[in-house]
Amino acid sequence: MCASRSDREISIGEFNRSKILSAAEKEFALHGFKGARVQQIADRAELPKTNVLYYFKSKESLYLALLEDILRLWNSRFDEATVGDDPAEVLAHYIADKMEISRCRPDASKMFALEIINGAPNLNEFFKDQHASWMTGRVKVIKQWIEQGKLDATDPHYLLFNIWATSQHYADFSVQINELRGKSMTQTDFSEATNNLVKLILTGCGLSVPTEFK
Amino acid sequence: MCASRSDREISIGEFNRSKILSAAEKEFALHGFKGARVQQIADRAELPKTNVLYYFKSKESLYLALLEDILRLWNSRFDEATVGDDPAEVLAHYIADKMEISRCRPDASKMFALEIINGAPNLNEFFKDQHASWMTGRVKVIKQWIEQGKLDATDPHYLLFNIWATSQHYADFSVQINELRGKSMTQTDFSEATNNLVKLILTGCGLSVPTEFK
DNA sequence: TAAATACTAGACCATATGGTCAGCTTTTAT
DNA sequence: ATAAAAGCTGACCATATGGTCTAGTATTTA
Repeated sequence: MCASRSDREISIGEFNRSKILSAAEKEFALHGFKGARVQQIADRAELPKTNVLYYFKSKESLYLALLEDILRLWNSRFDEATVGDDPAEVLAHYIADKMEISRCRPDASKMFALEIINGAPNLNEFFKDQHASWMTGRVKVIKQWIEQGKLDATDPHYLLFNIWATSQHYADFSVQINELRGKSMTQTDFSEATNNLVKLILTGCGLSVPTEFK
Repeated sequence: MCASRSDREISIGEFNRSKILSAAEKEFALHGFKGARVQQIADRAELPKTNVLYYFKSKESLYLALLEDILRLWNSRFDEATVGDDPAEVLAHYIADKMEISRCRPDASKMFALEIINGAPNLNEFFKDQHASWMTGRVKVIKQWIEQGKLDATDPHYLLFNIWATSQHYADFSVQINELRGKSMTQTDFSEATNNLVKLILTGCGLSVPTEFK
């Protein structure tokens, strides 16, 4: 049936660790840290509970390992963009990247959402500082674009919040979306939704949509 | 200090019930159904745990009572809009209504978000059907607006998802937003964010922004 | 003002939960 | 081949949790 370890490729440890991580991501995405049960993570990974605690000291350390992994997902091309770049290109790709994460890693997105709704008790100061300085840098670039008349005047914070909100919505609220559409989102649907979103955000900023998103 | 019962106005029962509901909303918004603890709800309501279970049969019935309450929040003027109405007016007010809920009832919004992320296990078929038929009706109106050339061609589903996503984000992700802005959102900030959002969505649909949102 | 009802709360209970431990088996390196 | 390292897991434990029961105290109603 599903995942199997083709001998000698990776160690048993690595194989089990990844089974556990993936099962845990699912459970934490469904129930949050407090609500998730080690036993259910074990069941999903098809391992005895003791085995889970053998690989990860505690429920908390498992959660933190996942969270760290997830935070790395957020790196994108936008991080290095400068005034010289074309805002339409940069923002369109940023939106597309975010949508791709919602499509491929919905549970990661949900886990992060739960962590934030929870009050972000496990995001350490290092991450917060890093995130805040990323924000400052990106806000600066967007402001420069505005000064150069490349972009309509708008609050860069709200612009970024809107991008995050709309793209993550497709992961976090997939249950509602599927219910209301009467069918689940295919890759084609995602691509259509991405173009739709790019058009909305870019038009709303006075930018024209790059042809590859039409 | 805080809430007190000015004698004879309401019964002790009503007073305690509302203290419990409000404490529970906070706890469920933070930790979800499985993660929330009856003892912590009781502590927050400043009542013994037994007292909570006296007013509400079980943790589940307390949760359901709240959820039912929250679903009623979603009623809005948009529900009755028809082709004859001005889409710019209707949508702008709809967005503003949603933002107002995020500002005034952030915990309700978070609880709903958690319920959906959870897979909506407590939303019964009646609600789902009702919600689905609401959607069908609204989609129809939006399509008619498009046919009449009042609105750019766009998928009505995505339009509504985008409105929900962006407005609810201000409640659900308030922790992140406050962290990144370095300060929490005042009523004035909300009003600014609302106008910003109205501009984005309406412009993105080819509508012009009603003066009251400028 | 007495009966009825609503409310309070400590003691208690069965079960669920995260986690430990000790002894076992399998895998890996020499 | 063999010893060391890595992996496995059933039995067990302390604590937390949702919930009950009972014996009372306020409050309301007739």
